[in-house]
This record gives sequence, C-alpha cells and structure tokens, in this order.
Amino acid sequence: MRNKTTVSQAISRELLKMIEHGKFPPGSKLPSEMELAAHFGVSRIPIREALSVLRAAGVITSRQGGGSYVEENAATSLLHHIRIEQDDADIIKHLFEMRKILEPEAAYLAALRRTPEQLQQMRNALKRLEIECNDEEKTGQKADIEFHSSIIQATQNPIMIQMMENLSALYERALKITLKPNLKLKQRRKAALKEHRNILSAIEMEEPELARIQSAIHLKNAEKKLSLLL
Amino acid sequence: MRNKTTVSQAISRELLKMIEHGKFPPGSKLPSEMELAAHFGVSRIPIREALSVLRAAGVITSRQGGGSYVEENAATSLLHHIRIEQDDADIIKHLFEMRKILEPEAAYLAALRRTPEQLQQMRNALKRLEIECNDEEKTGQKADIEFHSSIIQATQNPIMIQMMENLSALYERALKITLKPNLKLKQRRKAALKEHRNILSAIEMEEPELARIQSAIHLKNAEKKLSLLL
DNA sequence: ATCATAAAATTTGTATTACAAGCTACTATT
DNA sequence: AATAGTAGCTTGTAATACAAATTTTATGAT
Repeated sequence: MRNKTTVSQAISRELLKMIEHGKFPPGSKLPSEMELAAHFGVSRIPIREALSVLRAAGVITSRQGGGSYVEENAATSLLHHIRIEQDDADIIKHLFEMRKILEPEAAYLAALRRTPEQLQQMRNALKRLEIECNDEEKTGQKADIEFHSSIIQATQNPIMIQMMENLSALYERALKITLKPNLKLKQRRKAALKEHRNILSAIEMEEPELARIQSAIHLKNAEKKLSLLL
Repeated sequence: MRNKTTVSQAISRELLKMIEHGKFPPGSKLPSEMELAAHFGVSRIPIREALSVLRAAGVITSRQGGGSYVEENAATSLLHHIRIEQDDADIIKHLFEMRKILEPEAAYLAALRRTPEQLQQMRNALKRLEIECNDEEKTGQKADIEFHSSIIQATQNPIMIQMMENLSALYERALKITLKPNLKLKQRRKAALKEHRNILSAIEMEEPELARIQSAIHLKNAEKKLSLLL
C-alpha cells in the first residue's frame, strides 16, 4: 500500500537538500532545467515538477527566460509538515498547549471585532449545542467545532483563522487516532455548555479581557478531562 | 518585476479552491489528468505541475495507474496557501498580531524548559547581535532571527516550532516585499539589544512570567517602529 | 572608446505524441 | 458462481517542438 516515491519526488527532496546544504546558496541561480535534467539523467518533466514544488513552497522563484533562483529566506515548510504517526500522546499535549495559547487571544480579538452576523453565528451554534446536549444520541461535537470556529472567524485575522483551522484539524485527527471509540464525554457536557455561554456573553458585551479569561477557564477544565483520558 | 502567474499556478490554486469548497470531498477521486486538461483547456503538463504541488502539500495522493485522491485530512499543511500579494500591507499587521500572541508565550515556555545547550545558543546569538550592533555595515538581522529562533526551539513544542517557523518566514517575506530596501533601522538597535538582554536574563533565571512580559515589551516597541514604516 | 540599440542565444512555459508501469473492471473459462 | 486473464484506463516519464521572456552578444552611432 506504500506509495512508491517517484523520480520527481526524489529530485525535489534532493534539490531541497542541496539548497539547505548550501550547494545553492540563497540568491544564487540554479542550473537550467536542461542542465539539471542531464545531471540527474532524466527528462525535463520530473525536473519541472520538482521545481514547481519548491516554487510553491517559496524555496525558489522562476522567471520565464530568466532562470530559477534560490529565495533569500527559504521557507521549507511545505515539505516537512507535521505528520501524526500512531498514538503519540505527546503530540496531543503539544497541540492542546497551542490551543491554550491561541484560543483565549482569539476570544479577546473576537470580542473587539465581531460583526453582528458573526455574533448570530455563535448564537446559532450555541443553540444547537444546547439542543444536542440533551440528546443522548448526539455527541454535539460538530456544533462545538462550529461555535469555536465562529469565534476564530470573528477575529478578522486571516493568519489566526488559518492557524487555528490547521490546529483544530490536527487536534481532532490526533484525538481520533489515540482515543479509541470513546468514553462518555457526557458528564462534563453541562458544565462545558455553561462555559461556552460565558464566553459568548463576554463577546456579546464586547469585553475582550473577560472573553479571554472565560476561554482560558474553559480550556483549563477541558484539559483536566483530557488528562484523565490519556 | 512582477511575477506573472503561470497557467499551472492558476490551476493549482483553482483546484485547491475546488477541493476546499467541497467540489471534490475528502477521499474522492479527482478526474484524470486528461479530463482535467480538457476541462481547463490546457495540456497535461500544467495539470501535472499543479497536481504535484497539491501532492507535496499533502492535499492529494496519486498512484500510478490508480488516479489521484483527495486526502482525508486535507488541512494538515500549516499556513500554505497564504499568498502575499503586494498591495496587502494589511497582512503585515495580521502577521505581527500573531507574533504578539505567540512570542511572549514562547518566551514563557522557554524559561520553563530550555536546556543548557539552548541557553548557550541564545547567548551566542545575543553576543553576535551585540557585535553587529556596533558595526555600521551589518544589519544584524540574521543574528536577530537566530536569537528568536533559539527561544522558539527551547519551548520543546514541535507545533509551536512549526507555526513560528512558518510565521517568521511569511513575516520576513512580507516585510521585504512591502518595505522597499533601505531605511535605517539603526536608531532603535541599541534599545532593542537591551530588550533582548532582558528576555534572555529572564529565561536564564527561569522566570517564565518575567520572560513573557519582557518579550511583550520588546514586541510592543517593535510595533511602534513598524507602524512608522508603514 | 563608450553607449545605445538590435540581433542572437538561453531559458522557462506549454503543447503534442509516445510509451512504460500499474491499477480497474470486465470477460471468458471453468 | 468463482477465478484467472485480458483489455482499457491512468499515472509517470521521454522526446521534440515552439512561444514568450530574458540575458548575452554583436552592431552601429557618436
């Protein structure tokens, strides 16, 4: 089932290694595609696909007719992204630590900047959360995600939005992997709901500091529950 | 000087947008390269280059003969599709806002967890910063980056490290694009150096709260300077 | 000799055709 | 009906060609 690595992928990694190793220092010009093709003993196609990856990652830039150049500050982020192997309980703690840092600040910003529409979105999500809370069948997880997501959106900061989106996705995936089919989350649901209401009302009242504190409290309690499950 | 976007880059963005929009839900199979080529009215080459970017970003996987499929967890790439267009001076403010949130917390964690080696790394970076500060030629930017980076490393949190790495890369690139060269950053260098020393000494003394405060002060002052340049 | 301009040579971007390697689905044989 | 085999897609790579943009060289004027 393993994905065999293709020539273009191998070349992409190889070129990146060369760049990181200083073989092509920042600002320098790469050999032409023809030269690279000759050097690796392949056609231009795998070379171009490898270069397009490095280009998308911000490692190089290319100008038609001009050649490809190594960026001054090569952000190699694309290639070594965080992968969650099997049950790594440590990673969950690290992910949660980032949530504890980011979410209270997001609540703070949301209290400052939320539009009426975004406020309504939070109210709707909370309402659904209340309904599902009483339903033994539903987990309410989706509404929960939506509530938190609407707060993030209200920060109006695209970087925050992007970071939290990725962080949440990683967190949920990590939880799903490590926590087997699960366990009653019910006993804390009522309490969590109240915490959510507190956050929302702080945002409604446009009280950023309070929103930050309420969010921090919520996360602190969630962490307690989490530590029991690990 | 403006980098004209190529067909393959446009298609890469377009496909990503379609995937994010749910046109191709997670787990689903993409049309074949021939079909995509016909749909976009281009040859296979730009299609393949676009797909290779999405593949490298972890958005899709491809098997020879089998086709390309949307990954289940398509959001694992941290921050990638944030494009810095030139007229976005706003993005710098958003990026800086995230720095103000993350860096003081990183300093806090670093004060708790730094190893002796990491402490030494910070001292070395600071020393180089002091030397370059007196040299009119050097900008000291590299040492500055190294100092901050070593603090991030000391948090021992891989998620934090990854996020800050991406954030810094974006920030530097954005600065370089919007702020044309030049501009003397010198007048604040002495003051900034002192702030750096304060952060380091708090981390040395293992006083997390103090480290957080010192980092926040440093960023607050840096923000003042930044707002003058925008 | 120097500088401006035009032509030539490179180099990236895309198209076309071709084929190998691997996967899918259908068919035929039992 | 189950299984093996085959035909047909689909991705991966090659080779060639040409357009578009850039860099280098050559040319010409002053």
